[in-house]
Amino acid sequence: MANKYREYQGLNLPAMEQEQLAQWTDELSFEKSVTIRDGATPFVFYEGPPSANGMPGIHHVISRTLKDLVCRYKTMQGFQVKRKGGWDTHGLPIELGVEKELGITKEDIGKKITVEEYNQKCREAVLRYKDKWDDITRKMGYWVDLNDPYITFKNEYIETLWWLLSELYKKGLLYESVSIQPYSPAAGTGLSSHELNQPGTYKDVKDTSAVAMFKAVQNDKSQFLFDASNGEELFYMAWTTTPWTLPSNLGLTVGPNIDYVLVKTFNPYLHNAVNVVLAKPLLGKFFKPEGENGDFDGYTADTKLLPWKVVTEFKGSQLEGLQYEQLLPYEANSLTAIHEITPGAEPFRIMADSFVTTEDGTGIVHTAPAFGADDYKVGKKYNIGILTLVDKQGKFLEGLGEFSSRYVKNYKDDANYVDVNVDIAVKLKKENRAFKVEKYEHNYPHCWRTDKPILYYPLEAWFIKTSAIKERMVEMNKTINWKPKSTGEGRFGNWLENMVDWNLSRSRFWGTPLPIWKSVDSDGKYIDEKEGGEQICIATIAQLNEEIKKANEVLGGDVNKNYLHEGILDLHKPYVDDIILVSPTGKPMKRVPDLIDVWFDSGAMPYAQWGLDYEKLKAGDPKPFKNNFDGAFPADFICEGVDQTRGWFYTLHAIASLVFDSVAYKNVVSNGLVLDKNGNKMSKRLGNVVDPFTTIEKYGADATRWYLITNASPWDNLKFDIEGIKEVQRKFFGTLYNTYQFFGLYANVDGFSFKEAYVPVKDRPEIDQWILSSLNSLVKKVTTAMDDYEPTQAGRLIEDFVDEHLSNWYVRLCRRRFWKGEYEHDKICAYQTLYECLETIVRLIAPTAPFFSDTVFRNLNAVSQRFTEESVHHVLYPVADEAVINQALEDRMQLAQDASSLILSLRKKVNIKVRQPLQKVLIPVLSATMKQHLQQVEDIIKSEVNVKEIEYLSDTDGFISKKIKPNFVALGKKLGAKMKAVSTALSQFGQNDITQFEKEGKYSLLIDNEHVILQINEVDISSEDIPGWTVANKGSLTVALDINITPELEQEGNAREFVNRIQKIRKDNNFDLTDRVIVKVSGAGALQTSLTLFKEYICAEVLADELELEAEINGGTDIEVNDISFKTIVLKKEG
RNA sequence: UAACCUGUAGCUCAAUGGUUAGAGCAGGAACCUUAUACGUUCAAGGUUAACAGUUCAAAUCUGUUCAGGUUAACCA
Repeated sequence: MANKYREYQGLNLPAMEQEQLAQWTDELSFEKSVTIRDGATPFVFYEGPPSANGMPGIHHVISRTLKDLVCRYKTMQGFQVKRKGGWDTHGLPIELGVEKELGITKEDIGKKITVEEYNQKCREAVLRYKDKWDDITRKMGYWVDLNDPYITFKNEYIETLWWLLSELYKKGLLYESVSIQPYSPAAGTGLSSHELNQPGTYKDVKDTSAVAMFKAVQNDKSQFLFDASNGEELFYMAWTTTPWTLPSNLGLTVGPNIDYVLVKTFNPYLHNAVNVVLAKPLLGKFFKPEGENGDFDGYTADTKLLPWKVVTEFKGSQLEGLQYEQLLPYEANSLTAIHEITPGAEPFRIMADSFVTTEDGTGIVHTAPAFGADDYKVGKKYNIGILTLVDKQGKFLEGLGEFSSRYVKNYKDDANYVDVNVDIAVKLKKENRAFKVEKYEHNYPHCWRTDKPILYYPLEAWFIKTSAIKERMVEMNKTINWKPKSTGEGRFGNWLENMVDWNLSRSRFWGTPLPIWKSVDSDGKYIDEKEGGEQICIATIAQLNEEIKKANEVLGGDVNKNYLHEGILDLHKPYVDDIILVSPTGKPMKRVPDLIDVWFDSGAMPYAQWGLDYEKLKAGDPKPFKNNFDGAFPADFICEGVDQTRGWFYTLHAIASLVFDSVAYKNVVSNGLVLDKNGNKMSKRLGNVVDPFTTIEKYGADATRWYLITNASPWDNLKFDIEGIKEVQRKFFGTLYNTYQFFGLYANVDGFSFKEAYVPVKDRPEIDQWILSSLNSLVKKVTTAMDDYEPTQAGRLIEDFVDEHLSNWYVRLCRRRFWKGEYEHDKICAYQTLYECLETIVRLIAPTAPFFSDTVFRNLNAVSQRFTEESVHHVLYPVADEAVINQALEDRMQLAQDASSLILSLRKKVNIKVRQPLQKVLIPVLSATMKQHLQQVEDIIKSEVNVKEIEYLSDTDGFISKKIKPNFVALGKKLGAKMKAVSTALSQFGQNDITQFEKEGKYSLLIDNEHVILQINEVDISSEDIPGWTVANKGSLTVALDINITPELEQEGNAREFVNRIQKIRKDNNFDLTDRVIVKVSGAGALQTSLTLFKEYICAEVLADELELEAEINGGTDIEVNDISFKTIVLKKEG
């Protein structure tokens, strides 16, 4: 137990933090903060795993500060908050990093380097910067369990993923299907969206585009069109920039609400009369206004201006279901061929869907389901079948006449390549099937490796049928508390509404393998389920090992010979791919080549971080995870960047909903980005990345954390400016530190250790009651904000309190109480009050400023021993004492602060120093209550502004001029439209009108010949002027200052000036606070009267035993008081 | 292209639909201080991104546009 409060030479946050950090490590403070809550209600937190193959940045500090402060806060509220760390270790960035390091590309894998070696490299690379991450975690004060993190590449982790996948498989929610994906025929591989988003992949290119004419079939449904065309043949016009997709056309899509027209005109190439259908808003793209209702009879091949006329108009929905003749019929795309692929398909029909726009083209979309995701979707809905008449090399199949086997784009850099798209367009022209053919420049994606245009192509992929439980996911999302709300309702909510099945498949090497084995034929090709293929989804390592043995027994030979003894030791490629299993009917099975989306890894962390419990599994427990899982699902709280909305936030939600019909988290905070101070995104390229290590070393973690939290709401983007941290350091921590230093300085002198009995608040001076009332109000407000996950509000409230109330009002007004007088009642009250404020503040800020708060807490507690806990992070969060809150008192003090500030501003205006006492202040009072309130704080105002008396003016004195204005809130609802007239009427009120209104309590106005009765509480009356005086006002408070300086006042002022000079000398000579002195003065001249008159006062102030006026002194200091110069000597009395 | 977020003083942020749009910082001027860190006061700084609408009343609500950002990508 210390008997002195620790004092510092100056505020050095980084040094303080290092010391505190060492202490935490020694004492295992974090571990204790968890264990001391054993048996308490758990507050469940999930750590979103970062990837440790890159350096941590300042943007990681903000989300981790948020996580940390919530966890610390909840711990202080008595919850037990376990925090298991984790690492995300799979994924493309890791692969790309390794490839860069080794100078290889994906094609080299399996050639220059084995998959085994490659994956070994990845495994080594993933935790490359783990040390740096651990370091920043410690230095920023993020309390998370780093000793036992979950790691997504570990077998136990992957095994849990497998088990989850097998559950989905059992429920029929995991299925294989084609999906239309970006595909590079030149590279022979599918591309991920990430690869498609590499810079430079989208290029402006010129392609042959064609407006094709699809001939309408006449039947009952289309009769209305044929009626309009007088029975002539008519065509639906559709535009494409990829004519090679036309042979695969199976439908046309229109917008149901778009207006379409049937136009009579001529074919611009063949010059025969035609009737065409297109969207009305796009008429202008094809027809000139001058040609409307032009000369049809006189039209010849040489006529430049195409005559046209609208024959009829209708909605897109009227076209739905109409049929047309196939555009380019061949053997390969015959109805028979279509039915072979999709039995029962009904192609060549018009469909309606909202994706159609009238931005360009014709408003009728040529639909080839194989080559567009939208096409595929709408085609499936209408069951028009699917044709993939292009192979994986990018060339047409056989059976397409003159186009057979031709490349649809120049994928081989063939110098003699003839563009098949042009030939198709020419053919259409000749056959009266093209209305317009032209080169069209557009932005089209290219393969980043081969620079060749990609195409959208149907590829096999494994999906999770999230759409099956869409409604349930939407419903459960509504129970989640999102911060900010809009992310949950807007971004996430809309995402759920438009949810499509989750494409799990990834063609990679380093990741979680999909545990599905399919039977293969003698060539090693997978057998489709329709052709009697079998498949199995493995759930656990044990099951796999059993199946390995079984396959060996059934199939014999060398099958799985390397895995028979110890079973499988690593669940990654290439080992899993070695393994051959056996189907129920005795056929060999091979694993499908896919890895799964890394987002599944992290989305499964609530379960996989613990791993499977084999006993529970055997017992058939629906949640067979290790015991730590119990009570740790779902999470109470998670927090990550807003970029995780469709990432981790989604996958957590999806897996929990699918497998357990539960939410995965109850509260989620999504924080915004950290931008540089100019609002640009931080990137290595721009060199504007802020290194969190230097920032923390230089300014301290607490200042950084406090800045990040209080500067802007966490979900707003933050423009990071180091100046902001400096300001926080100076203003907030500086002020708090000074308050502590001030307290320590005097408490050490007086030996205050809180050993006296707690003085009941009601027995303390009013100013103590006031600061304690404010303190408790603060506790209440801060708790509300923290409970609402609004740390920014909480922080700002605390800042205001520390700065405005505690430091600049309470301490300033009370300074004397700490250094004057004996150690008795009033002084003890002051110490107890200030101590309580400091102690409460450090507990309030502990979640956000963990270092500084703990240091100060320990310094205080070392002397007082008020808490048995050794750290502020182990004590409970303050709870407001309602009995101490006195709103009226707080209001009064506000009045005193306002009045003082007004009076000081008047002093400034007339240039009279505060040290010069003045006689009187005039304050007009509008009611007895107002007068009473002011009287209660009169002494404070008087001493603060150095004025002898306050005179209250009531309206009976006839001194005040009053103003009246409507109380808009109260009157607005009552009056509505008459508001303006009433406002005008009130502004014209004279003093007599106001007096009458006040006397009667109501007033009748004639507005638009109607009587309107106003009540006195529906208007605001204020005094803004005292005729003949200089006044200042704020709200309803007005003050006037008597600026007459009488000789007496002047002498007192001189005395105070003199005291000030002596104090400065004391300070310059480094005298102790308690040193007694003797003061000698010579040549005081005109000041002599003052010094004699106020001798007692001066001596008391400067702790002088003697004040001697001498004719002549040797040496001494030259000083000046109000233009009078003289000499003085201040001597310390020894002993 | 869409969904979502943001736009207020030179900068960072406030302002339950209610009438002089406020703080802090920076820059200018002065004052105060036995906490030497600050603080107080004054002056200056605004078409609340733009336009339209709703309303007695709009920074706030509704549209449209512009700019910045995030995410996702279907361009026929």
